[in-house]
Amino acid sequence: MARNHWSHALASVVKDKKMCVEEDSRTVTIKDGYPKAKHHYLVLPTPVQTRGVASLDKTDVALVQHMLRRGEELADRLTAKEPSVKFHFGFHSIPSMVHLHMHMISQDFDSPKLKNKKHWNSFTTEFFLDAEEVIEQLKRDRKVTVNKQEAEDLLKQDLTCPRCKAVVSNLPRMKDHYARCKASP
DNA sequence: GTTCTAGAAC
DNA sequence: GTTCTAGAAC
Repeated sequence: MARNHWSHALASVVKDKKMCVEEDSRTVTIKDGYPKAKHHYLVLPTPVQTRGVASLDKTDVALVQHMLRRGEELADRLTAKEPSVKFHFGFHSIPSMVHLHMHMISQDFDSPKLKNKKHWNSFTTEFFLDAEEVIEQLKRDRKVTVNKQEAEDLLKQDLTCPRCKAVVSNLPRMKDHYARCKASP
């Protein structure tokens, strides 16, 4: 795909210092341009790498651990200001943007940019691969296994509340339900 | 990834 | 009649 295609946009975002929340010698953290929750960030290796989670192998364990640590440090600072916020860290099984990036997203999913079933399912089903589990899988199996058909099916599945597992008929109703659901995940 | 919008669902 | 989803985008 051409380098100016939308799927390559993260490369220019990380070069824009205004978009960067923080960086160190190996990673950069940016705000997601279309946040799907109140707090939604991306941690990328620098220089950027054109590959997805399924391409990771055992030699990437240290990098993913470092990306996760950077995310957790930022999360700790945000949580100190707002103790009720919970974050998840992880990768989309089939990313749309070509550059390797780890999502760090608060679990409120309270955002006008979260608009459709694919958005919901990409963060609330196993399509979202927890970063700790990715690290463990790399150590154990040397790679991360992604079944493309299973992943695509997860994006199309019925809207399900990640807390109480209720199936809800449409997205506005799901958002309303989730905002009030008190069940533990 | 997003925007736009036709037509399905209600 | 309005809400909502899902597929095209040259």
